[in-house]
Amino acid sequence: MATTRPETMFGDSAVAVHPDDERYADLVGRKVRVPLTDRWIPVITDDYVKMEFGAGALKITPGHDKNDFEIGSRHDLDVISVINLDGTLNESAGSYADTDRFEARDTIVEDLEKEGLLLKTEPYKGTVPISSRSKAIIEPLISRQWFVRMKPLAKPALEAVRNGDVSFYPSRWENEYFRWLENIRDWTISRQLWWGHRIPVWYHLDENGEVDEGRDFVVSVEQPSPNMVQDEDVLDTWFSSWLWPFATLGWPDETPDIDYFYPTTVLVSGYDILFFWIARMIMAGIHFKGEPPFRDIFITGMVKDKQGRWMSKSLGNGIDPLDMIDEYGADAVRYSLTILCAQGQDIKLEPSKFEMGRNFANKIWNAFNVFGRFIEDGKSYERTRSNDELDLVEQWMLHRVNQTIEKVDEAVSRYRLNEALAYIYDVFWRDFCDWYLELIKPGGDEQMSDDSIALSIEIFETMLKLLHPFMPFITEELWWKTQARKDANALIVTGWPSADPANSNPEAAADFELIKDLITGIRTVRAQYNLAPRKTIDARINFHDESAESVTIVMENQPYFEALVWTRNLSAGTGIEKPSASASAVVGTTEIFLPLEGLVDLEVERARLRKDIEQKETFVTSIQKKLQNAQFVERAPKHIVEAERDKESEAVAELTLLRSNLENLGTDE
RNA sequence: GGGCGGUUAGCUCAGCUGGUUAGAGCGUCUGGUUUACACCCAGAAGGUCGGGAGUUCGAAUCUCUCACCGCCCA
Repeated sequence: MATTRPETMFGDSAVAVHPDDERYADLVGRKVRVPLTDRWIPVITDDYVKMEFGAGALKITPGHDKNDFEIGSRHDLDVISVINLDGTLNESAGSYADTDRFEARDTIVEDLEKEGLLLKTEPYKGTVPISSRSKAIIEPLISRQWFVRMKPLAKPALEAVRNGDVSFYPSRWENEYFRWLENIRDWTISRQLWWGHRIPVWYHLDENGEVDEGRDFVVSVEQPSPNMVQDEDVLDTWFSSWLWPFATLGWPDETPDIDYFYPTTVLVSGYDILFFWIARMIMAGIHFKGEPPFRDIFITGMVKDKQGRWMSKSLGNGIDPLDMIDEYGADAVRYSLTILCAQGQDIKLEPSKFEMGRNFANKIWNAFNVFGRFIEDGKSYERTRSNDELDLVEQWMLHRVNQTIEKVDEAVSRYRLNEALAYIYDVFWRDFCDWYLELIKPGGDEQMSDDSIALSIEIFETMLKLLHPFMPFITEELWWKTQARKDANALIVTGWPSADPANSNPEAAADFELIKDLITGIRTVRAQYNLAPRKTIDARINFHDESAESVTIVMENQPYFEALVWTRNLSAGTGIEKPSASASAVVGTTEIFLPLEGLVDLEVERARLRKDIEQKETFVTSIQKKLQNAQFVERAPKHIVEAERDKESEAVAELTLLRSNLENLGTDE
């Protein structure tokens, strides 16, 4: 029979074979002698034994192997301990007693050979548990341990999640939680350490000063009587930690803090301590306080290294957050970690990821300067214009920020912090900086009107509030620069913004989006012809839609075009003819003509149109395929079909326009 | 052995309860000393959403299956 640990042979208390194993059937129930001793042990059957593995017979050593211990329990086998705490063998090992376990291993093999009992030795790869601190080989030993019975604690904790009193975000973690609690084992709370809280259990001593096993122990914090000794072990650290949600608030006393803070709303934690701590806090909370300590559990992802490995001292692959904060800034670190962590997904981190946070922080700071440099110390700026009197870009910006508040609220309520932050980033950079500031900032050494400053402050402050939980430092700093404040009005104690219906203006927003599209169209053409930044151009915009409204919008907002695409003479209308020698861009069903005397390259024009036509054709084809499918029209929801029809007619109109533009260019010949 | 997560643009990743011409940052290419920002601005290129099957009028998204990578439990 094979063994990798001959020295534990003296602890064997049975030989097990598989119940279906014909080879040993006649031996079951009989006894065999443990070599080098005159001890006889039974041959038993157990499903655990693998017939094909080795001899198909397994020595059972309940005193020194976890699996064997369980088999032993099933068969009521003796548990024999043969190793002392100092690693030498004890008296159960007969003549080998007091020998170091590794020395004994060699001697035993030699002795077995002498007696002709050794069949063969061969190299074998196995797992040897090694202490990470001391590097000593760990021996499973039988010892006195204290356990907490877990089933009665687990039951209400399971119920709390099942009935929705406690919820996991993301919800998949509740499965892990259920699986663990359903198969929960009693909790060993004894730890063989020299630091920590001693287990409050006292034993009577006999006349020799040894623990008197015949007398009952006493549970007590103080020594109950002189001739007693306390258990040497200490409590598992989690045994005090699971009390954290209320012990920190003064429990077991009834304190105002407990009253106010217990239970709390959300626990933010990592899945690595789901069982160690989270589940146990719930159990302790229900047991000692009568209700779970929190309603929501937000499980975040964990930071890993670039290759997805845990960061550890031994691997040396850690990234010190303090170094990152020095290099990129605290807010940059926070931004990057938040934006990278989606739905509890782990983050594969490397320092360069913090660049996006740094860039954003830099952008925020500089954005403030655009209007901030006009703010006079101590002066308060009040907006005098009502929402209706604002410029289009201002109305649009108010609308966008307002919309963002709603989106952020919605995302945060589902603990989608990365989404929330992405919305803020987007509105700040793509809308506020790229369009709003570009259009309201004064050129040259012009002044900015107080009213414009007031509105900019208003919008900026709302965004600071939204950003504050994610980037507390830069936002707080800027908060004090936007206006003179009292100490009590720090951003950190300022209320969260709420969406204001008065700021919602979908019509103005749509109008401005039209202008954005037109400007982008003109920019594309300018870029293709490499026009110098300040080179002014003329532009004519031809609308094909029926309403004259669009024409008005463009004409009323000419300055936007002048500022961003350097138009000089801008005209808009319906039925505008294309001037000769002009470049053209088609935006939706709107044509933009840019007379570029001497610059227009017909091949560039054709190429652009062909590309647009090609894209639009694929699109139209895909929609028409859908609409020609009777099943789709019949079974899809009405509004979906309707939307597809709208898209089709619009795309067809655009396509027609693009084609006629291409035709009008003629051919090279 | 059981369970979970991942596989989407060159890279790193979003894309929620099926219906947007599939997005972002970085990188790449073309321009740029427009007095907020080059940690920047404008424009552009780039994806048969790991393979296969199924459900559905419709799948990156739901189901099954295979492959590979990673984690947890035994």
